[in-house]
Amino acid sequence: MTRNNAGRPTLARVAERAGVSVSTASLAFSGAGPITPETRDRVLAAAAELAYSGPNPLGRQLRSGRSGIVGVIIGDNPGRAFRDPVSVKVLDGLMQVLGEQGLGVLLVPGTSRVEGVPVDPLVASAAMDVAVLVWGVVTDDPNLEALQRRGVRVVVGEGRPVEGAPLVAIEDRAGSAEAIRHLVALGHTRIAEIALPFGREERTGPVDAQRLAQADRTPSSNRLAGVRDVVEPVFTWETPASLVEHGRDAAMAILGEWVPDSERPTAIFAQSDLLAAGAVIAARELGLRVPEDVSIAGFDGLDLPWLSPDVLTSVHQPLGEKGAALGRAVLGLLAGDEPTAVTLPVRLVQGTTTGPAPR
Amino acid sequence: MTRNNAGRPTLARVAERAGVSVSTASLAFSGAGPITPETRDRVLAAAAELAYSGPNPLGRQLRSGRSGIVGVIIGDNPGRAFRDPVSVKVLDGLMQVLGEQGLGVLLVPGTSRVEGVPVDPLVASAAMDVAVLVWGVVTDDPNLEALQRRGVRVVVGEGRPVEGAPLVAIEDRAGSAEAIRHLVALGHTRIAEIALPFGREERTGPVDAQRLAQADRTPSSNRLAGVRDVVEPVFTWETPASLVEHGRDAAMAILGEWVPDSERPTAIFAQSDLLAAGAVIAARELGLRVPEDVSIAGFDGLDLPWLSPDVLTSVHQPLGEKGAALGRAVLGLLAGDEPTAVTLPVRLVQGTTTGPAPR
DNA sequence: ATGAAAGCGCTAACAA
DNA sequence: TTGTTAGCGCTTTCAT
Repeated sequence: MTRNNAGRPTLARVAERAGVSVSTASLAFSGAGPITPETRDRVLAAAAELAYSGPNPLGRQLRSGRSGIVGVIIGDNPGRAFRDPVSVKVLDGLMQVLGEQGLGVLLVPGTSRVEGVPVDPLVASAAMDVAVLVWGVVTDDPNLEALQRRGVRVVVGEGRPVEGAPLVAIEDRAGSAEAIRHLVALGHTRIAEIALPFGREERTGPVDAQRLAQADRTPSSNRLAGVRDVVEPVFTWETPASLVEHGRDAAMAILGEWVPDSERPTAIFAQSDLLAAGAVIAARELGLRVPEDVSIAGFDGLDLPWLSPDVLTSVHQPLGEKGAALGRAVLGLLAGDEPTAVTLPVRLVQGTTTGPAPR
Repeated sequence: MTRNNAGRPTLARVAERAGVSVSTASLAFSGAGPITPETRDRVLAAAAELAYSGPNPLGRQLRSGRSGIVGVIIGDNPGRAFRDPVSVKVLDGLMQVLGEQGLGVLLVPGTSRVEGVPVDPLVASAAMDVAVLVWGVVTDDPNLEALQRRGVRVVVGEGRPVEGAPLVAIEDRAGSAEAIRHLVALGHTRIAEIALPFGREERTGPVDAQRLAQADRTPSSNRLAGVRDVVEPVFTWETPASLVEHGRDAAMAILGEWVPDSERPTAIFAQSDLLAAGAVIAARELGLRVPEDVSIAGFDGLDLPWLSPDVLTSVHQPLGEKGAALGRAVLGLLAGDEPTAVTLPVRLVQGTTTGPAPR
């Protein structure tokens, strides 16, 4: 285990060489105080001679009490968090805003790989000025608890409100209701639903009233509520993740095996576009025409060129903007502003996958 | 700008309360030395009373000279890096290995957003013990230079070798050659090629001999070479990124506009599966049957369920393992091992998208 | 505009 | 096994 900084020059050495005090040398680099251009040049020259590439971040961090690092707690397993374009776009918007301020993004797995330890060690002990819980907060969230215990301030994306933490949400419920109203207006009465994961545990299958009450994650619970603001769906299927294959499985169940033919839904509302895309694929495989035989609507507004020639009818949400809003919330927290909650608007965009109910 | 740690207890306070010295208290937490279970408990109890949640990482880092952070330099723009399942799987494998050792992954944009500044500020000044250049190194790589100037050790994934840096590569060239041999064995003689980006700049279009010589990034240049180990392709199209839409555009050019009908290729080898998938989609749109009219092979071995019922013939590379190997290289560097180069094997897996040449 | 001094919170030699 | 001592490299009052 070699020491990382072995033999590298320090600010003190540079100052000595330049014939100034360390504090002056510090100013030459930070620019945070008055200094003659001339002395600054002398310091910089000395630095160049010693191949000193600027103040060691570790020293700076300890002294200033800030690490310049924002921990991003990504849900479930990291691989999956990235496979989902939705996460990716949010992360992108977030990095954009934070990057402009020189803040770095530390990726932190949301779940512990080790049995018996509730959170990833990074949650408990990595240096970070703020943590962003991108995929919300569940009841008794162990990550939230660990962070709060450490005194790390948090920003919540799409989740239940947390005392003192900024929240960035979207019009989940209203958007879902709008999608359903669109289907109803097209004459659909038997509408099925494919839902995002209800909570931390991964479960697949049909949802009954009892299970419905257990929906804990806000995206799914809000969207479930939005649907019910308009109609009572004939069937709800819970998926373990927002992935095409799960949407396909769900639609296979809905259109094929599970629901009696006479009651077969004429429309499916999926809580994400990836799930909806899987549903479109399932419909195709079953020889059903979309939208003539079955209408399918999604949520997110992703661009899915490979679904061509179909274009999903979908509730578009401003994903990049959501990430940017999270980033601004982080900056606000760092600047000492009062935490606020923002709710971003969504809008239904009709594609080719929804049409009049058959017959 | 509130100080991050305002008012939080320190190890000294805990030690005082427990009636021991700071160093003893330190041992109670780190376990890096002999201590009576009894004293440890006393320290831990004192910590609990003061709501002290463990040593401040900043102090620990400065003292030990290690930040526990691994910078991952992701190519081009972050959004794109994540959109590509290839990056994602590598990153996943990397995080897996590093996570087990308690090391955090700091995402660092590979290109500067600010004009005139060659690298992202994080490259120049964020705390990191090692940096991983996941997507290789180009000639005169500004990131590499900045990191080396700082004395940050680097690990290179798929790129030209760097003095003193471990390298993780795959059998790019041999794998490509194998794919081409497969096509040749099927009777194909007119084979076109869709290539990954040649360098930092993003260019789209046909490739001539002069441009061919400029291929700078190892994945594309190695794969170009592998193809030429077997045949001279009739046509090569360069894409700006490994995305489905670019593969589609390329194949549209190859199968439609650009190449005279008489010379239309009967097979396309794409340097990535995403590009190949785009090519399949283009072929479908053009009314060409795959593989009866045109065979298409890719590289990576991704699972692309939405391409169903087609399954890509592809050169499978161990993506997760590549990430894991990068992670192990990082650990080796931190442990002071001699840097080594590893080359991971690939293997051609036949799907449904390649078949005998037409006629 | 510059310098002196103090100390951020911690760990690692070393001594006891 | 525990305590003493000495910084890690830097920034920030506060004098000058």
